[in-house]
Amino acid sequence: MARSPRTRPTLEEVAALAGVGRGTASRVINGGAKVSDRARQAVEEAITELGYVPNAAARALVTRRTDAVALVIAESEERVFGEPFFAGVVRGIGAALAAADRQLVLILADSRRRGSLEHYLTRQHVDGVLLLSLHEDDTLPDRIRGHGLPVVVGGRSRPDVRTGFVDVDNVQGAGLAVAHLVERGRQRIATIAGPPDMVAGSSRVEGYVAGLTAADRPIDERLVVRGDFSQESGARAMRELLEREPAVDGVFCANDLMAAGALQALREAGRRVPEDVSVVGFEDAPIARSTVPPLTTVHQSPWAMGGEMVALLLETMATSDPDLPGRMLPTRLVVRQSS
Amino acid sequence: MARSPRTRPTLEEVAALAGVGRGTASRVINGGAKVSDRARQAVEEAITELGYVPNAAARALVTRRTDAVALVIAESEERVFGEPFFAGVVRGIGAALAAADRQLVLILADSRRRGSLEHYLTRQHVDGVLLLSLHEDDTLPDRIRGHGLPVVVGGRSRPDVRTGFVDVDNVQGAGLAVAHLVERGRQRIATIAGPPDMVAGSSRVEGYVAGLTAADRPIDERLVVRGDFSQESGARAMRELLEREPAVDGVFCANDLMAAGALQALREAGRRVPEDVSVVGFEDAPIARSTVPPLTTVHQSPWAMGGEMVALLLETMATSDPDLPGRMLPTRLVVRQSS
DNA sequence: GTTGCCTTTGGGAACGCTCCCACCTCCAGG
DNA sequence: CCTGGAGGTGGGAGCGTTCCCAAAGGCAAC
Repeated sequence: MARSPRTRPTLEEVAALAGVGRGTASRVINGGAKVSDRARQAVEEAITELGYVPNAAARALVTRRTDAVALVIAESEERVFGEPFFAGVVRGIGAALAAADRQLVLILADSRRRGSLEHYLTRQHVDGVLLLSLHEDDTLPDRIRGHGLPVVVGGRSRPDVRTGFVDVDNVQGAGLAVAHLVERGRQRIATIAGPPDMVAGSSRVEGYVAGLTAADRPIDERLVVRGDFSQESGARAMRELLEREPAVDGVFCANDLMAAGALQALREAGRRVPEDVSVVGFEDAPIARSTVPPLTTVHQSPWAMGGEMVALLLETMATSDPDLPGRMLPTRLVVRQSS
Repeated sequence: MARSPRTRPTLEEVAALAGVGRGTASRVINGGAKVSDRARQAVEEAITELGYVPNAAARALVTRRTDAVALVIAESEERVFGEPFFAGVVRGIGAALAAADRQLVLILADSRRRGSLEHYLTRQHVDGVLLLSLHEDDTLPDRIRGHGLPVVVGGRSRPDVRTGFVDVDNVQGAGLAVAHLVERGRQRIATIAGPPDMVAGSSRVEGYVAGLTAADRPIDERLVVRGDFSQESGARAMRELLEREPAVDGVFCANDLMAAGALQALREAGRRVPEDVSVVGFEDAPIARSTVPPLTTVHQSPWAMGGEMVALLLETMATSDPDLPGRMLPTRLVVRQSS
């Protein structure tokens, strides 16, 4: 089986062993149309006999496709790796790409070497680009598209982007959370929001507002406090909220980490959860299971997001329309004991 | 700058524009030896003028090198991504590979599709393989080497592996921790160990034993308890330890998560840290800064590990000796308030 | 002025594959 | 019996590089 690693067998050798022409052998490996059963079988036997593996370079040279997709992760985001959400997205991408028989070229984009990045991102090397990044100025997607390469962005940099992205439906998710708090009979529903320059920050507030409006509740500016998605900032925001409005009895937090901080601050303030105050998070991160009490939260699936990014990219590549509309991933509420 | 994405310029076109032959243009781009300044300059101008990017496939076809390296992560390890240590290793690998102008092909090895994995891991696709995995049976490295591909494993599957790996020097690190506890005047030094089937489990016990022996302390079997690297198991082990030997006053934990569990159990048992008991962890994970009190721990650098893996792989590729000796990464003690 | 070496150059060949066209065979229909 | 189309096949051309060899040019030594 493991033949001399000297030089790998070529298609020509396979064809010779099978007693057919090179063209026929190629047909068996690819399309497979118009080949007699006898020839097909002979070629297949020769392939296993020789342990033949097609040479990707030769194939790419003639087809002008590499069957490789780049995943670019803005390195400035130290977090990206190590954060369960992004880890999940990467795994989803990996699985979807493997299923489509595509290679995943990982690029940890050092902000310093932006130049060589754009140099690399051409048809010469990959068939498409997946981009993972939270904010960033990011004219990058458009610059890459300028080279004629399809791009799909995971998460949006700005809410007005309409094409070539996959994002969680933050507005819908936040609405779910607020509706749940209303249903629990909460009267003074606050939110601990994220940074306004991130879509996950702004649009979850938007969903909070929409949710309250839908329930015919007034919007009280004093009940909206900003954090930076860290646990510490969540605790700080909660303390601020208690000070501004002691009667607060429901809190929607823009992510689970801030919710964990809020729970901590509430405990320290002597409020019982969920008896006195209901808390809902967003993300359904692993931590949501281990807070005290376990956190009710809006579930989003990173794995699905990765898969959807790949699906959209493959579609863009197939239609050669660089501007397919973006996709919103639905969320659902996971009710635990904090509400 | 962004020319018609119709077809990218070829070397031939660059040469024509520069008014030289294809050979000369190629020489400018690569080795650069024996080219007149005039020709070099003309070619370089033509390259920027045309926005020329060499076609990797054509190059790979003739040189028989792909300049790509595969990073294989055994998917069975759900943890791998999302764990800060591995995230760091991946980032280190990414940086080192980028510096060496190599592409990183990420393979999340689904255990189901092992077959297609081996099919892919040949000279046809990559020049070398980086393998990240904790235990696993793993005859895989040797099978890949059988195809004539250099392999470097991060962490060892078994302690008797001598070549082609990069690992943290667990024995040395554990020794550091124990020496520190001895120095603090601790008399009854226990350890919470990891699973014996993982090198990080067994060799850290080995270092613990060596450390005690070096300090002329006896080994007491009752002071060795096993956990599974989880926080919960650390707490359990600590309770067990307190029961077996209430006089215990020093604990070396095989990782920080278990140390965090131990701290928690000690607090619940009313022991003060570090007054009554000193606790030392291993890893210097982010959590080590946020435990109460902050954890003294053995620092290991995932980033360096990734870099060293790449360095060893590149060396292996250069010498074509498939069996370069493995490398141990030194650790150092970070003293915080738990000891 | 001739010879010979060194530097620099151009371009043919080859890498391993897919695409495509010409061709061969067979069989149904006239 | 001839014709035409469908099914199946072989192999030439070409993808964009690098490698290498032959040759051109320049200059110093004879």
